[in-house]
Amino acid sequence: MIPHKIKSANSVSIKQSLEIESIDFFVRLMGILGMPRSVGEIYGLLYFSEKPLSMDKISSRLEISIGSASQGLRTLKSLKAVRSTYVAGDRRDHYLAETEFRRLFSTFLKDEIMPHLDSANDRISRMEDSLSDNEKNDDFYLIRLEKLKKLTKTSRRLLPALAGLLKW
Amino acid sequence: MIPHKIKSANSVSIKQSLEIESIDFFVRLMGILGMPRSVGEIYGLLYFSEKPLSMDKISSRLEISIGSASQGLRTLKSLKAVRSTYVAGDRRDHYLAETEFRRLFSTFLKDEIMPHLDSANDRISRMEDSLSDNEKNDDFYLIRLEKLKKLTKTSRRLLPALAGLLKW
DNA sequence: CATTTATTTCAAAAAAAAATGAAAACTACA
DNA sequence: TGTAGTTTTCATTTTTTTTTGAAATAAATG
Repeated sequence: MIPHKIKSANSVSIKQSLEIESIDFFVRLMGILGMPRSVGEIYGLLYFSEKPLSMDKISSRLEISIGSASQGLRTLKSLKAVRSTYVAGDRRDHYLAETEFRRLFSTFLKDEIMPHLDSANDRISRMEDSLSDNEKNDDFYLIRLEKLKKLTKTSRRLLPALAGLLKW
Repeated sequence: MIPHKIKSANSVSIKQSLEIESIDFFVRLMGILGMPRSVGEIYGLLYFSEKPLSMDKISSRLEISIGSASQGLRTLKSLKAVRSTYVAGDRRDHYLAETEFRRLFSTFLKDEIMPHLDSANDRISRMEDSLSDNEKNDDFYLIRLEKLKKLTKTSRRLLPALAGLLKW
């Protein structure tokens, strides 16, 4: 009889290699978006998991603390990147990856980018207020202010459109 | 006679308030792009400066070390966000902000984002290789892989187009 | 070519961000 | 209501990133 240990190690190792690549993938992707490592790890693990996973499964599988798992899941929930689901006979919450990148990206824009664009506009207004009379007649300052306005205006228009173009 | 000090303080304070808002603006904008504070400060200072500034002027004005100024200018140069210019009778390099955001953004994409997309593709290939025979017939895995491919493909197409849409 | 001035480099310090883990706060259910 | 299981919170620790500043390098000047 084949010892249980070896059998298990085998089937796990194939699975793990997909899992590891997935985690790696999302750690980097989330990194570009300024998210901490743990957030990418959790999403990467869930992305290729057919079954919903509980928090303590996530934390033990990734070898991260339950504190990190809890924080990371909160971030992912607020991005609508994971949702929790009911599992019969288990009191714990179980999590699934949301895989519609269009929606994830648009939540990200709304929560993380748009507020910056709003306050950028306030700052531009203050710049206009603080122009001295001399500067008000100086093309150098006027042109530069105009560029900033165009930049924020265009960003505000373009970024949401971008999300719409993501299929799936 | 009006004391020199007061006159000077006055004219400086108007100027400073524009400068401060500009620095604030770009510190945050660069922050979104993952750039350190000092890089935003330097660009923000140069953005509203009619005259090119030397490195030690930058470092003293911003109260940052010459090391930071040197590093920050290097980063900005590599992003083509500043260029140095000749000033007659002064041995030092003098720097000017490049204000075509379209070009800045496209350099940023090329240097900071595209390499990630390249390695993302490698990682997806490895994921395909690591699918077990079972998984190869399992729609769950195939669909999720397909989504990742679409995501990277679309990003690769869309991001450069985005840069093109930025006027100025 | 020696000296002065300007810039870069990089080890160490400081600051900022993220992870940990234990205590507190929930929650289901007996 | 009490208890055991689960999750959140948050002060502390760890890790990572950024800044500093002094030494090394480079470049101009006389």
